[in-house]
Parts: sequence; C-alpha cells; structure tokens
Amino acid sequence: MSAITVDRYDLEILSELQRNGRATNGALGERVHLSMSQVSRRIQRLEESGVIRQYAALLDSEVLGLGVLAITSVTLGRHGETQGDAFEQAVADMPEVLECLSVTGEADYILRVVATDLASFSEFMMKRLLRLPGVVNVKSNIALKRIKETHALPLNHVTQPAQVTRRVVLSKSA
Amino acid sequence: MSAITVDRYDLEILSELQRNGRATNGALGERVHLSMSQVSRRIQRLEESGVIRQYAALLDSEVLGLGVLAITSVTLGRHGETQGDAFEQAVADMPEVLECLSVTGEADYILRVVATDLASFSEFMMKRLLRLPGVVNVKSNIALKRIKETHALPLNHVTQPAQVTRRVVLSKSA
DNA sequence: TGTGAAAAAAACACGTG
DNA sequence: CACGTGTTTTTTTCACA
Repeated sequence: MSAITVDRYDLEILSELQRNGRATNGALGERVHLSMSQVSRRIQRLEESGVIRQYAALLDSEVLGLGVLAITSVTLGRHGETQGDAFEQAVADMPEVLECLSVTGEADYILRVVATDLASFSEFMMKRLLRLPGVVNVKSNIALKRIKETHALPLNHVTQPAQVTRRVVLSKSA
Repeated sequence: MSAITVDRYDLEILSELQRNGRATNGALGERVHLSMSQVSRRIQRLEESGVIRQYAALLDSEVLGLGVLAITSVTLGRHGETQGDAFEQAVADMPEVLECLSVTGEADYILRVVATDLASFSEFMMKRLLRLPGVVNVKSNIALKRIKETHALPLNHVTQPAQVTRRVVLSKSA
C-alpha cells in the first residue's frame, strides 16, 4: 500500500473543502497563499489517494420532511454468521438507514435511521427491521434535539507533514 | 414560513447531487431530460429554499488515520438545565464529536465520536468528556465494522410534487 | 513550479411563446 | 411568466518553459 504526504497546506485545503466543496482553486489558493496550479495539483493528489472520498450536496432532512432521527440498537440471535451477513445486506439496501455499525457491547449493531414521523418510523421498525431473519431485539432512542451534526472530520491530529495510507481512487464521473 | 414545490425532476436532481455534488448542469440536464437553464434555475431554487444545505468534500476517516468510531451514551446528573446547556456547548466545540443528539430513553445524549486509536479515544473519554460538569455516566460502543455509512437522505417518501417547508438561505460564499 | 492558452462550465441577459 | 438561446465571465485543464 502506497502513501501520500499531507502537509499543512493540504490540511488547510481539506478543511476548507469540507466546509465548501465547491470552493474554487483560486479562492483556496488565496486562503492558503498558494498558486492556483499548486492548489489544483494538491487536490488532484488528495482525490487520487482517496483522502477526498467524494463531493456531495448535503440536504436538509427537516426541510425534506424527515423529522425523525433515531439511534437503534439491534441484537441478533446466535445462529452463525450467515445470519449476520444477511442482516447487513438487508440493512445496506434500506434507504432510511443512514448508518449501520457492528459494535462492541451488548448490542450487535447500532443503526442511524431517519423517518418522516413517528408513525412511519414505528412502521419501519415493526414491518421491516424486526422482520429481518435473526433479529431478536431492537431498542431505539429517538432524537429530541440535534445538538451537533457534522461530516467534517477533525484534522488537527495529523502531525504535519504526515504520511497517510493511500486508498481507493476517486473516479472522474463519480 | 413559505414553501417550495419539489417535483420529480427536482428529486432526481437532488438524488444525483447527493451522489456527486459537482455534477454539471449539463450532465444533470441530460440525466433528467431538462435544459441546462432549467436545471440551473431549479438548483438555485433548491439552494435558496434550504433543501440543499451545503456542498462538501467528504474525506475518508480511515485514510486520515481516524480508525476509531464510537457511539457514546451520556447521562447527566439532575441539576437543572444550565448544566445541559453547558454540556451541549462544550460538546459542540469538540471536533472529535461528529454528532450529538439529545434522546429519549435511559441516556440523555448520544454522541458519535472519532479518534485515531483506542488510546486516544480513551484519553478523550477520561480527560475531556467525563470531566465536563454534570456528566455522571458514559457508555461507549466501539465500531468493529462499518456496514453502511451514507449522508444520502431517502427521497422516495416525498409525494410528487410536494410542498416542502422553506428554511434558511445558503450564502453564496459558504 | 509558475504562466498562458484552450476548453469547459456557470451566470446572465435577451427574445419568444 | 416560464423557457430556451446566445453571450459573457469564471473556472478548470493542459502544455510548455
């Protein structure tokens, strides 16, 4: 596995790109005191190395009518790992499940789920999640208030300049 | 509060922009069989109405060395709401906390936290989170495997065409 | 690594239905 | 008033020094 060197300029660029994924090379260059071509080449490197995974438009769930957000713990019965795979596959295909982690502790999985209202959330739980094979227990915590919600990863832990493990390649059209 | 009408063209545009926040108006137009100017005007409307909250570059936490992801439940002692406000403020200022929700159920808050490794996660818990005033109990579930992780909201629930509540305005430079 | 040309895309104004 | 067309401006990409 190859590596990429990330210096403090890269970190500043990444930080700004996390805030504004459409920042122009010119604007970024002005911010970090680098030429446009420098910025362009650095971003290309960051994309190719997989540090930048994707550019995306972030939508407002409340405006779109998705008023319910829940953290749900799921426990599976003990029936071998085939069941786990089936559960993971099924959950990955459910658009209302934004996140699914297999975790340490009492539960097997923790899910982050959105729904339009409590009625439809309840229906999703009863009719879809609980009916998946192997699911023996679910426990949901409904969000009362969203204190903080960000996609922006902390970057200050990166000792500058740092070697970072290289990953997948971002396709041009993705 | 005013409203915006979102039809099936808008939904297709939003869906694609969630996947690729840098899709050009031309490409989007081809996809939904609409002219460039149509797409441009629709996107502008979606931005102004707050449906599109932000454009962002999504970074890869593993590539950046943030190998630990945890879901942490926090319980506060019963000392009035001033304490809750202080906790919420403190947590909002911690970059390693990506998400914080106040929730129903046993715990008061659920947090999504990243760290470079278990040692630094442990240090964060002991030295920073547990020392916040009012915190009497925390319980963490460490992610063993990330089954699914998306920002893409489901859009199929929107009955087409639908009235959507208007929100804040996206500033041009944000 | 910067500079300048070429290509692409976005923003804008205009004319038309 | 909504729509497409054409023009202008911005931004990116690429070749070259």
